[in-house]
Parts: sequence; structure tokens; C-alpha cells
Amino acid sequence: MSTADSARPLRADARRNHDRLLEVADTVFAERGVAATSDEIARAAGVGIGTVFRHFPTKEALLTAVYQARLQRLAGRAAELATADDPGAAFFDYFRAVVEQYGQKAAIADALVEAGVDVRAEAGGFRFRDAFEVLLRRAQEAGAVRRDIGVPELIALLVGATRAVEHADTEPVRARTVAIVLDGLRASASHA
Amino acid sequence: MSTADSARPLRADARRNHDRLLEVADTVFAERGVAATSDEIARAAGVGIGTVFRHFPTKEALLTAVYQARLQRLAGRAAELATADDPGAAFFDYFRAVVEQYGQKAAIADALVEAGVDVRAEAGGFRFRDAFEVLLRRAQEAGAVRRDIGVPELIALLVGATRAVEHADTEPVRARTVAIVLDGLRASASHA
Amino acid sequence: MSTADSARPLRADARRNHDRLLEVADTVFAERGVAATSDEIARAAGVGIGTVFRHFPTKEALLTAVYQARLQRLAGRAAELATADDPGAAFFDYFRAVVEQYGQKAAIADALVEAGVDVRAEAGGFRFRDAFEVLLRRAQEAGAVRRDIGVPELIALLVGATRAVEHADTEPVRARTVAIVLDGLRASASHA
Amino acid sequence: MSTADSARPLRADARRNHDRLLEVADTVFAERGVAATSDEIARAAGVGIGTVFRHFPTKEALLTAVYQARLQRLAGRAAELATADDPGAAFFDYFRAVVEQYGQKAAIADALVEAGVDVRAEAGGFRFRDAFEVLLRRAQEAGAVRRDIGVPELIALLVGATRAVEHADTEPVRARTVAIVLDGLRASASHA
DNA sequence: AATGAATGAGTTTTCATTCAT
DNA sequence: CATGAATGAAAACTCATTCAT
Repeated sequence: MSTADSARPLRADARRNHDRLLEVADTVFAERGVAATSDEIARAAGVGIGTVFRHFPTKEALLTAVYQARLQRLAGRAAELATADDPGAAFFDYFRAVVEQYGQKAAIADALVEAGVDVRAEAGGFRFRDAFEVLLRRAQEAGAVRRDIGVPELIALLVGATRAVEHADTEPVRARTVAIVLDGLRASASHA
Repeated sequence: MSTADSARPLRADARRNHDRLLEVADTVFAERGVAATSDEIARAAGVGIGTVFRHFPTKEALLTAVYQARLQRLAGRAAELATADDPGAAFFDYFRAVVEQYGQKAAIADALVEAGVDVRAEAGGFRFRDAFEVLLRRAQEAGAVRRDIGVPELIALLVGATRAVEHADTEPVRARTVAIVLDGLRASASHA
Repeated sequence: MSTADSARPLRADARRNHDRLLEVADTVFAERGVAATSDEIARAAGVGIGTVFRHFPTKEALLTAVYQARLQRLAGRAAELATADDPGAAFFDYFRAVVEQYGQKAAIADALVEAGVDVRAEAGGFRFRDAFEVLLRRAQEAGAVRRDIGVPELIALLVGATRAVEHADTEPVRARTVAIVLDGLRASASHA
Repeated sequence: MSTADSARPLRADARRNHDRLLEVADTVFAERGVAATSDEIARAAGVGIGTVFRHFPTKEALLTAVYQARLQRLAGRAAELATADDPGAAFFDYFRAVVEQYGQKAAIADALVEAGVDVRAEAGGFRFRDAFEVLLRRAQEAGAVRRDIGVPELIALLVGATRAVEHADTEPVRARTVAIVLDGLRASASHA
């Protein structure tokens, strides 16, 4: 059930620390921005700073790990929806859910981009990408989503929508903003 | 004709440096991210570090100035399009132009948000917002853009689209991504 | 037996560094003035600059700590003399000893005053003040010191005498200067 | 009537600026401490920073000039009292007046000492020293002041008393503090 | 002569990373 | 393995001094 899939057999307490750090870092980065110091995270997790660096050799590694864990969680949810009865609804619900979950939080992806990490190439990402692709293809086949786009456009839009929602300050505005993007994704006469 | 309209009567050389710094900072922030150091900017502008701080007392001040200059340029362009013959085309062209101009560059707005500055309230912002509103209203009256949205949604989408485009790595993907957002904005049967 | 009595349970090496820094800073400030840089102190103590700031989060904090340590040492000496057989001699010896110890060194107190710290209110100061008061009261009761003064006047005179001695450049001048102040403090017909 | 006695024939406006700067600097140093920036002084004097440096080639030169002007003013007052009827009263009044005038202000002398300037050797100082010596000798001859001291002790005490008064926070304490020093200076049985 | 813009060395402070305990 | 102290390379910012206007 742990995030790591490296084949290293960790001591129970070490693995517990690893997972705990990931969780805490996710929260701290979300709440205080990616500029949060490693010390802050260590303190929040109740461990020494040395422990943080033992598990994640650089701050960037921690950031990447947090991001991958997020993607993995998203992938899990996508997998659940992959066999839904209404592929169109499944797709749109999923898009909306992702945006809602991350729309208010700090943009981890940005930090990684800034840091020069190509998020799209990250290992954990493939699973996410694959799961998302299934949803997309099924929705397209069902005629719910326009056929002229693929996963790359979708990812870009997801990131963009998340960003857009961050910049909207009232709930109705947020709702309408997402609605526009979703409408743009729907199949219509002009690009069925 | 210079960017700054603050009422400071500067010496010719000072104003030249001021404007030059703004330009250079815009480029450097765009190319190397907002984490670029003030030293870097000073060097790029060919002035001493002290000069940077004489003109912009903090780094945040410099960032804000750059951002406002951008907004002002955008507002200027919007004003030009305000009387175009085809309001719908004017609106969509403008949206696309803005995204294209900033789509590849670093997100200055993000940095300001992180730093706690409310970008939306910045002086320069109003002009931009007003100019943009004219374009929107005319396009809506011409039946080219859906009527259930206002400037807030538009700004959010603009930020989001800029972001999305940054995450798309090939030109066709970028084009399709923006097209989706624009399609979402069009007036259609469901939300005329 | 260390100078610090704050209740922080430090690691042995940390406490050693803390104490060492305090000692070194005392010397450096005394020798090169309070304008000595933190770097200088770090170098003199053989530690990295970061270590200085880990122990004393600002330069002012370091200055305050040094000053308090001095007061504490003075308070300790006063306590020793509090039960001396000859209260008058104890008082005058003490005054002289303090002036001699600090008369040639840089004025830490001044720096703090400049920096806006109210030295008189510092925790360490009370102990010093209390200890000094005992010496004074006993000397007054023994008829050795005039009765129309209290600790406030005494502190002021101590600071002043220290300062005066700094401005006297030969030993005989220094001795006579202090003697005058002490004579002024003695009980005499006019203000017994 | 101007402070400068260098034989340079200055243009009227230049001399005016010179004198004005001296006055303003005296006030600013007194009010904001010797750490006041040269810019601050220029602004307070209503001149450009360049003008400050034209008249006083370094900040230290300005500080020295301010200090000398002060000494000169003190010397002038001493000269006036040199022929007073009651030499004892003249001496004590003078001492008290000096302390009262400078007792609350920032310690210019300290700054100079810190900066490595030997205040006692300054040109302007001699006049002050001489004038003060006359007062002292006359008071000693009149039997009002103890005979075992000279000008060096007096200067030291003056500096010290000034300092002491700065550290006393209520008027009565200040008065008593000075009284003690003056009492120490009086002729008495033990050191007539 | 006066002005004030430019300079850049110097200072404080932060924080990712290392390493002794 | 965990800990947290030490490290030191940045980075932002200040200010005495110089020099073009």
C-alpha cells in the first residue's frame, strides 16, 4: 500500500517514516507553498532534518515524490471509473474532481517545471496518463468528447484549469470557469 | 511614450536606466524564471546592483513593476481592437494573442501570488480589466461569445490557458489546447 | 558552571559552541568594537557563519547575550562581597573592580541603546541590580556611602566612570578620575 | 562668525552651505545617532548628497567637524566665564552646563574613538582644553576645587558624566548623579 | 559649484545539504 | 538508522563614495 515501488526491503519504521514524510510534505507544500523549508517539513513530521534527507536525497526529490504520489492517487481514481456505465459522465466527473481537488492548492507542478524537471516524463506519470487515456477514449467512442484531441491536450487543459480555478475567487466563478473548459471538450457538430 | 507614467521627473539617464531595467527584467524573468537574482538582472542590464535597488527598492517591487508593464501593454492592444469591425474575431484574436505572447514565459503572476501581492488589485490591472471587458461585451452582443460569463471568468481562463500552453510541448498540441478553450467560450445553443 | 542557564538541553557540542561563541564575541566586541561583523566572530571562534546564527538568530541577539553574560559575571562577584566584614570597603572595591574590568573595553551597552534595546530591562540585569543594591545598602548603613542615592544613580555612575576611564590615557589619570567619583559617593557632613 | 578657519576664500553660497551642513549634521547626529546616513543629512539640509561630500570629503570628516564645532562653542562659553567673580561657582556652573547640553544627545566622541580618531588631539580641542584649564585653575586657587587634578581628569569626568546622565532616566536621578561628581571635585579636608 | 544617479564592496540572514554523535 | 548541529554558498539589501550632467 506504500507509495514506493523500489524493491528495497526497508525496515518497518523506516517505511513508516517514508510514508509519513510524504503525507506531511504534501500538506505542508499545499498549505505554505513549495518554498516551505525542509526544516519545516521535518518539524511537522516530528522527525529530524537528517531523516528527511535520508529518505529523499534532495528537496527536489521530495517534491517529485509528492507529485508522483498525487498522480498515483489520481490514477487510482481513474481506474475505478474506467468501467463506468456512462463513459461521458465518467470522463467529465473525473476532470472536475481532479480540478476540484487541486484547484486551491499550491502548484507543485510549477515548482518542478521551474526546477527543470520534466514532469511529463516522471515514472509515476505514465500510469496516470494511461488511466486517463482510457477514460478519454471511451468518452470519445461514446460520442461525448470531441475526437480531435488526445492525452497531451488533456493534461495541458487539466493543468490550466487547475490554475484558472486558483485565480478565481468565488465559487460561482470557479464553477463557470470549469464549465467553459468542459464545454470546449464536448463533441459538437463542428468537430465531431 | 515610455512605459512608466509615475510622475517622477527623472534625469534622462535615470529614466533610461529605469526603462532599460524593466525591459531586461522582463526578459530575464521570462527566460530564467522569477527566481532569477537581482544580480543577474543587474549584470544583464549592464548596471551595478545598487542601481537596481535604487529604482526598485525590493525584488518584489521589481517583479510587480514588470507585471504591471505587461498588463499595460496588453491593455493597449485591447484598446486598439475595441473598435474592430468584427467583435467576435477581435475577441478571439486577442485571447489567442495574449496566450501566445505569454504562453511560453514564466508565470510572473504566480510569483506575486506566492509573495502575497494581490495581482488583481494592482493599479495597472484595472486598465487591463476594463479594456478586456469592452472586447468581451462587444463580442457577446455580436452573438459570438456566450452570455453567461464576465471578466472574472475570462481572466481566470486567460491565466489557465497560458499555463496550459506552457505544459504543451508541440505546436499542434498548443493550438488544439487553445482551440478547446475558445470553443468553450463560443455562444452555442445551450447557453446563448 | 556554564554561562547560559536557559533551560535548553543542548547536545554537548552545541553547548560548547554556544559558550565558546559567547566568549569569543565578548573578546572580539571588546577589541574591535561592536561594529565587528558576525563573520569576524565566526572566524575567530573557528566555526561557520551559520553556526553563529543558529545560536543567536540576529546580531542584536548576540550582542544582548554578551552583555547579559557580563552582567551576570558582575552580579556573581557582587554576591560574593555581600557578606564582607567591611561593607564600605566591599562597596568601593567592587565599584573599582567593575570599572577596571570594563574601563578599557568597548561599550556594549551603548550599542544596545542605539539599537533600541532597553538594557536596564534585560532579565540578566535584575540580578545584577539586586546584587549591587545589597552592597550599596550595607555600605550606607555602615556610614560609608551617602544616603541620598540609590541604585539608579549608581548604575549611571558606573556607566559614566567606565566611560571616563576609557577617555583617560595614563594609569595615574585613570586612578584619579575614579577616585573623584568614589569621593563623591562617600558620606560627608553635607549629606550624611 | 563661521566655523571654518581654513584660509580658503569661499564663495558666499558655498560657505553658507558649509555652515548649514554643520548645523544640520549636529542635529541629525544628535537625534538619530551617528549611524545616520549621509543621505539623511543631505536631505535634512536640503542639498544633494554630492554637496555634502564636496564640503566634507568623508563621513568621518563631517563627524569630526561637528565635534570640533561643539568643542568650539563650549570653549567660547568657558572664555566668557573666565573672568567671573566667583571662580568656584563659574567652574561648577560650567561643568553642569556642558553636561546638561550634551547629556541627552548621542555620543559623538564615541563614534570618533571607534573610528580611530583621537579626539583629544583635534585642533579645535586645544582651545577648549585651554579655556577649560583657566576655569579649573582659578577654581583651585580659590579653594573651591581639589588641587590633585588637572585637565585630563576633568575631560574624562566630563565625558563620563555626560554618559552617566544619558543612562539616568528621570530628572532627579540625573541631578543627583551630576551632584555626586561635582562633590567629588570639591576641595575637602582630605585632599585640599 | 551643485546635483543626484551609479557604483559595488560589505553585511546580515536563510537554507539545502553534510556529518559527527 | 535517527538526530540535529555545523556548514557555507547564495541572496537581498545598504551606504559611503565617485562622477557624469
